[in-house]
Amino acid sequence: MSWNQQLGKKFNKELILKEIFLHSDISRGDIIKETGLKKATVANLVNELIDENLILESGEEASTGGRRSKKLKFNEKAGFALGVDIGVNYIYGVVVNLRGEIIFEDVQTIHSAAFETYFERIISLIHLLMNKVPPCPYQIVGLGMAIPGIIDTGGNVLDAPNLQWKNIELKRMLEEIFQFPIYISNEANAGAYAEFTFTQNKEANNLLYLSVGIGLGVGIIINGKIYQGNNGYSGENGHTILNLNGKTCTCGRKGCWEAYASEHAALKEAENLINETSLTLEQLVQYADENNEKIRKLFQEIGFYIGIGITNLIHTFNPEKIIIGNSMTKAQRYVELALLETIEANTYPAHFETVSVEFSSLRGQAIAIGAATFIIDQFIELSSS
Amino acid sequence: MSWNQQLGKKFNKELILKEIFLHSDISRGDIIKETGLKKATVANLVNELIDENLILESGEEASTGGRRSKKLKFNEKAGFALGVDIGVNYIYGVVVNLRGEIIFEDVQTIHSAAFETYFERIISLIHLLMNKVPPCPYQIVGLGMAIPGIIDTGGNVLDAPNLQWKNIELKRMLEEIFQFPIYISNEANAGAYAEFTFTQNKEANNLLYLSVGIGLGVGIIINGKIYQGNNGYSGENGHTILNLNGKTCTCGRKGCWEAYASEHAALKEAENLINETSLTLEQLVQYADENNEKIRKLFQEIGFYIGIGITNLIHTFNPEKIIIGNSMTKAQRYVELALLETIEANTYPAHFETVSVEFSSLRGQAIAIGAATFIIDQFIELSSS
DNA sequence: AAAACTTTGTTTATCCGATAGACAAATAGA
DNA sequence: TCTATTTGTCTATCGGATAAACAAAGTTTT
Repeated sequence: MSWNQQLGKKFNKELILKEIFLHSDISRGDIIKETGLKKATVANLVNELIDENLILESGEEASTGGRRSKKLKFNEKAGFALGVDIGVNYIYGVVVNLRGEIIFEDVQTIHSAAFETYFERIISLIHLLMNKVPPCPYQIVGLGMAIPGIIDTGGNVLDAPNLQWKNIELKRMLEEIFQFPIYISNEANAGAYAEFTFTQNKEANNLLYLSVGIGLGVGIIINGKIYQGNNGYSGENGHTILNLNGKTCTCGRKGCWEAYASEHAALKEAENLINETSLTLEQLVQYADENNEKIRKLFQEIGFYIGIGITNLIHTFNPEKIIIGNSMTKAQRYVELALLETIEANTYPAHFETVSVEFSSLRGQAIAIGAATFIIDQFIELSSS
Repeated sequence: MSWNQQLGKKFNKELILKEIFLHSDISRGDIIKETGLKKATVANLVNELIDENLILESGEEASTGGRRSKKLKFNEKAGFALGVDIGVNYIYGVVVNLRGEIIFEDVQTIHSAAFETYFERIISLIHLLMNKVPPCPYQIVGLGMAIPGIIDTGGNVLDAPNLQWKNIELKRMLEEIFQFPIYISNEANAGAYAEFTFTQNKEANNLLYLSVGIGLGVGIIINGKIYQGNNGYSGENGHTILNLNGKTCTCGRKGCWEAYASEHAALKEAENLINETSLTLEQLVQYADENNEKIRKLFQEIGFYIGIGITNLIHTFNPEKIIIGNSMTKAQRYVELALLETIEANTYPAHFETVSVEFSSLRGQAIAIGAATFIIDQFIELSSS
């Protein structure tokens, strides 16, 4: 609420740490230029960060006519975080260092099962991950878990329709078993945070991450922070209506975006088109690779609908960047062109020219990494105090 | 960027000033409880604020068993701000005190004219307002102006389609004439800021203001601050598509929200329904008052479409509060029921129960007051430094 | 009415952060 | 080797917050 000197110090220390995180091999002098802090302040705080093992001195820069500067590096091996991405038919877990780089990963397929079975499998995966953490000053700094559903601010899963989970106190249940901090997030928010933190050096402060998987959700980064709304239910854009009286959605209403632009929509439509059942998205992509015109046209349509929804997002948020992730990235080469053409045709030039729309480069790993990143951020805020 | 002691002091001083602004007749002790600051800090900063004429001591509270506490009041008469709301056929100007209360207002009708004519009339209105400012310590703290169009962060009007203004350096032009600070904002943003600041004691940190006038726009408050996107073009929700291949919008595309839910849409539809031309919204309301069933049904439909768009906003933002303002408030009693029923039918209970949807109580004055409020906020941040 | 207690607000001494400027260290070029 | 230059540290000082003593102004108890 109010301010005091300790908070100010913490703020500056974090500022310096972030600077070093983003620009490896930066010198103390560079930090002075970037932050506007004075010599002595930077020297003091840098030395404290070294004492805390959060950064390292790593060799010296070439001289520019005087004493050589020492290079500073973020010590990404000071601790490790666990990230788990719960999918409809898989559990994907990672161990990442403090820079979000994966040092171990494991994926387990799971077929529609009761929550109890799911939970047991999750716990055993976490134990597996814990055993892969190397010795280091801070050990396991925490666990982040991403769920395709609505999560409230207390870490409770209110509704995850595709998993058929309802009202589960997931955070509390995990905290009873594990000693480290735990953060439960929505799948799209985790993806958004990973993209924001680990690509393009955080240049875009207003970023949207479009998770197009079985369902469709949006992760919203505003002013460099995740926006979760009043109770954590924001970004449910899969259920915004863009075609009144259109196709019926799984939610029972008509014309939702998700009913037109999602893996679920693609599979359902494809089953009608080519008269096959229990298709997968991978199969559809393969059919398209084999020049199946019906499937190629289907992907173009999906691209069109994703594009229309994105124009709505652009008119709402005027974002710097929109990143498309989750399973639909597998069909990137068949949806991308239609998608971009649709956006260009439906936005003002002033809007279109200032936004970049890209597919995620982190691919399937984004969500687990993002989940872990929430915990890494919490750790960094706590430790540099 | 970085922090220092002066910034910290400024922050605390502003915190105290806001506390006094929001809770009149608060005592020093109450401020200590609310902010967590310590006795001496509050005493020092309060005395500085008194010296700067920003607050006043106003009598004493009854005793509760010891020395009586002195009541503190925000000195809303320390300075005055000018607010101007540019409409399609009117210019509305106000002089407000630092609390945003109108002490003088003037409205001038203007018929579709070239920008030069508009500009002259605006200048003469501003001179009229300036003459109504009473003598006070800080004089005129600035001018805020709201425009129904797209404004960039430099105060340039990029496009105001209903005024037919394009690429006008409005802020620069006004600064050449007047000496005080000037802030140009979008109409919906101004409305949002007025509602946020002057109603309900700023309890809702995530608030949307829906401006339903000739066109339709949204002002977005996130974490207590106005959100304007990357270049100031956010909230153009009038042109989000909610009915693919539906009605043609003034922007040339099909199915925009604005084509269904705006004064323009209502008038166009009414002309077909009752075979009259050059109708006004006031006339339609009167027809409805006279039990014209066709018009009443039309308003119900408008309410339905506003409601559908609001459900999309709720799924996107999960806001605490949505306030509907601008000219459509005149038809509140005919659109409200259909609107609320549509929202309830199309949202999850978890979403619906945590959002309040209301009509603006500031009515037509909100936009001008909000425009002035941006300037008042700037003044308060500058002065308490 | 005097004494004791309570509440409110001010003053004083101290603490802790940032910071200016002196100083030390390390290097290139003359 | 000497000088200029750059980098990094040390020291004295400044400006905030704050704890604790103090003063002021009331109520309650005796």
